[in-house]
Amino acid sequence: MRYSADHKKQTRERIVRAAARHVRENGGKGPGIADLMRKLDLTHGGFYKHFRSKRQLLAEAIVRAFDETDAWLVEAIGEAPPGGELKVIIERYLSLRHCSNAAGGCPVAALASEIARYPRASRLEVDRAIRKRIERIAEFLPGATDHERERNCLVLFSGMAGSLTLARATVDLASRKAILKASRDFYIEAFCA
Amino acid sequence: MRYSADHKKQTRERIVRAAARHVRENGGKGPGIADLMRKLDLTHGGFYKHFRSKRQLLAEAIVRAFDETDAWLVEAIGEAPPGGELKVIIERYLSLRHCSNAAGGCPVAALASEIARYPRASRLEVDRAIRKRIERIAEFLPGATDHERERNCLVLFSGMAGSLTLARATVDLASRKAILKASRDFYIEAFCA
DNA sequence: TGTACATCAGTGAACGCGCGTTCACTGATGTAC
DNA sequence: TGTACATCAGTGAACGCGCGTTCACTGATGTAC
Repeated sequence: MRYSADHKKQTRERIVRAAARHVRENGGKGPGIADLMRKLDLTHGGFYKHFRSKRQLLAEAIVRAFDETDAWLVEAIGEAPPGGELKVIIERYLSLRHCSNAAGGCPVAALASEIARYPRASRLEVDRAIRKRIERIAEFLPGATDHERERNCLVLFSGMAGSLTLARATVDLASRKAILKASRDFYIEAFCA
Repeated sequence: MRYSADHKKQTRERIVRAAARHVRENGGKGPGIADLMRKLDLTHGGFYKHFRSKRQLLAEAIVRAFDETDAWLVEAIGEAPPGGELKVIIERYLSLRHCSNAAGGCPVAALASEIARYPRASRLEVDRAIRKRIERIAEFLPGATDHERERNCLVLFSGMAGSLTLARATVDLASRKAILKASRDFYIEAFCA
């Protein structure tokens, strides 16, 4: 059947969003195309009317995941009292909520060790996405120069991603909470003092 | 043909070692069995004379990876001047050498985000391996009580794993070095002061 | 206004490939007699 | 000591399944006349 003018765009959008969630939840090479399309009440054949390959979808999904997470962090900044932005960011990033919500959370924490094995082109895009995040958030970090603030921001985010990932790998809920709390306390002490 | 008494044990050992390297280098579900056996000058059929399933091999490979890495860290401790153990550990963990050698390096950094998606049994073993590392190394961390030193140790190792992973994801060598150096400086300042 | 044709998102069968697993077989060495 | 048989690590063909991709087809709506 024929569809309305922006129907196709909407379908494509639904596919990217679903893939961005799935890859963060399940990692690896992303969702199977048949499964993904079935969940959207479509059939697998139609996929190629929207994307050249599964690889292309995956690349777009990861960029989308960064955008979503950055927006979520910027939202936290907006809700923070002046001067308290970084504390709010750390608390949100290292929250149990974020820990339990890999599908909607930070792609660095969800995919870090796998990104290192992506093809060069994807890694370049990830590099760019990370730089964008740093540029948005570094201003709230301590440091005498831009360069120093950016370095601190990198250390903070890579460290938080590591802690969040380890918390997710942990089986026991109490241990998971303990890791999150210990890291929150440490990074707040180190960067918000 | 018939083989000598411990020939079988040696073959099994070679398989586990090769798998432990491969999974850290390439992640995912581990090496293909045919590929793995071919590299050891064997054929894939013989694999099942040593392991019930690929899954069993993977579990053993990861435990092996932890053991190797712990030994490597303990070695660093042995080479350190008294009181300088932690600094040496941080420098070794966040070295460019470790960064470039995922296959022989820490499985937490190499596999972190994937471990969270392993079956429960594997995650329990990883939990145990991490606890073992903490017990070995926490004594060199600052802190008034055992509990405090262990918490600091968790924060340090999860943070370092995150930084190492991010460095590996980065395409540009200079950026990679910059991340490593910034993290080394930060953790040494934070924990060795 | 009505009719014939073009369009194109979506359908679902089919193909090809990788890969984990199974299985009947091999053949050098150890053991029983 | 020599001979027949048992053992079992390793071999390689075959099977089954998942999954990415292709392709001929559908059918409702838009357009040309």
